[in-house]
Amino acid sequence: MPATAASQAGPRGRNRRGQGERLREEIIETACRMLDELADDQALSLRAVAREIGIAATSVYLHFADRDALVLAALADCHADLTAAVDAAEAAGAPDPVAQLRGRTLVLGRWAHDHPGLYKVLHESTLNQRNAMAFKKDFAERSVAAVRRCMDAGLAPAGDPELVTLDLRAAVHGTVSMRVNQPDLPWPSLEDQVDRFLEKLVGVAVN
Amino acid sequence: MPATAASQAGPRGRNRRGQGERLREEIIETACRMLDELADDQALSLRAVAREIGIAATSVYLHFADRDALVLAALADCHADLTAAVDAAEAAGAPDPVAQLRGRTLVLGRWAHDHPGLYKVLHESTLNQRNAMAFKKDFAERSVAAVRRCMDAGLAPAGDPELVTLDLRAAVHGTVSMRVNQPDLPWPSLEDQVDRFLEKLVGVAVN
DNA sequence: TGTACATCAGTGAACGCGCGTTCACTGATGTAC
DNA sequence: TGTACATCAGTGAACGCGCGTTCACTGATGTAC
Repeated sequence: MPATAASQAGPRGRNRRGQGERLREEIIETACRMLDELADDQALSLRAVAREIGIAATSVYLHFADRDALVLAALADCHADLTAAVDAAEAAGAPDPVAQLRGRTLVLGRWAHDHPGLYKVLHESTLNQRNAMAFKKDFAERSVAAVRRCMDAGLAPAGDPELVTLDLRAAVHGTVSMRVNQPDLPWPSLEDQVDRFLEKLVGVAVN
Repeated sequence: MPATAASQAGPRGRNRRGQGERLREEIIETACRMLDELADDQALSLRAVAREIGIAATSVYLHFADRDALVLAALADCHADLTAAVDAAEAAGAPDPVAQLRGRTLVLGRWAHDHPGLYKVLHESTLNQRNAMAFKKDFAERSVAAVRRCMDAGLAPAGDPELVTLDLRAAVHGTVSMRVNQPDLPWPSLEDQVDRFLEKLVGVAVN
């Protein structure tokens, strides 16, 4: 095997000069994966992340001021991933505003189903109380915009888009949260339930 | 002060013979209070509970097999408290089935508002995944019964009570969860929102 | 082309801490005789 | 009525562990001259 160790997947060599940021990405990626498994931000230890990657615990400090900074960076990264998925689904529904809103909502549910631990940490960890998580604001605003578009197109009864969106978000978050927290109960179809919420809370016709 | 130390609120003497169960109650009570503040079951340490009460950490083992048993017992206790409050509110609404359902639902929201940490631990802690929390089942069944009564009385459109209740519970849990997890956001009235859910999801007339 | 030097990417030992749990114990109180 | 004894309620020292963080360091790689 003449290839250098650094170019292989193996036991990891140090990054080339100028490539120090790669470790940062690897740390965030690993932290996200572990957070998804743990479903609890407090349970994630900096040392466990380092161990998983195969670096010294102290190397984490090359890129993050402390444990909290690492966890927050990981969550911002995950949230960006979720946002991208939801935006893509919304775009796929164009130009029908109802299809766009439905796409957003269903993909959110699907993402939570695929990443239950991350959903929990993003929305239910005690970090929420301690830290603003400002990156969430965008998301909420885009949901309001999606509802407003349905109203503007005459596909939903006129009303306060903020209030209607809050009701829809609450309902969807609620069912997702229940499913994530008690995965062993026999839940009926999420898709059908989301459609009921869209019809009853927003007032759009889904089919 | 001629009164004996044991009879005062002071630095606590040992319980009389046959009164050993009092310490058990005190441990559970303290654990509940601390869980409400911590809003996270993993963050509660057996040693911290003992310290708070003023007993040796080992004394906890007189009543609980291990830390998990203590936490579970505390949560069962809290849940009983919640159930009692909700049942009382339901009883107060009799004989009007809509008032009963509305009473149940609003008091659940109010309890969560008063004990946000406990609500989180009961519904969102990772204990949910690891442990059945069988005592919750009753609660869900009584909610279904309350919805069914509205349907039977002709006050709500006929439908599948299980499904309708699931939608209502999801919506209410969702908004309560959002409020508990992000207490600093400017939330509109919970009461109005619950009434919208009752009208739109169950189909009852609230006023 | 050679070489001293700065920089970069990362390490390893050590710190003090709080934790869950175990063990052998203490001392007051009630009970059998 | 006295006394030995069992039981009850609770203690204190000790264990090994994993944690976050600090510190002084190492050694490869690029760069200025």
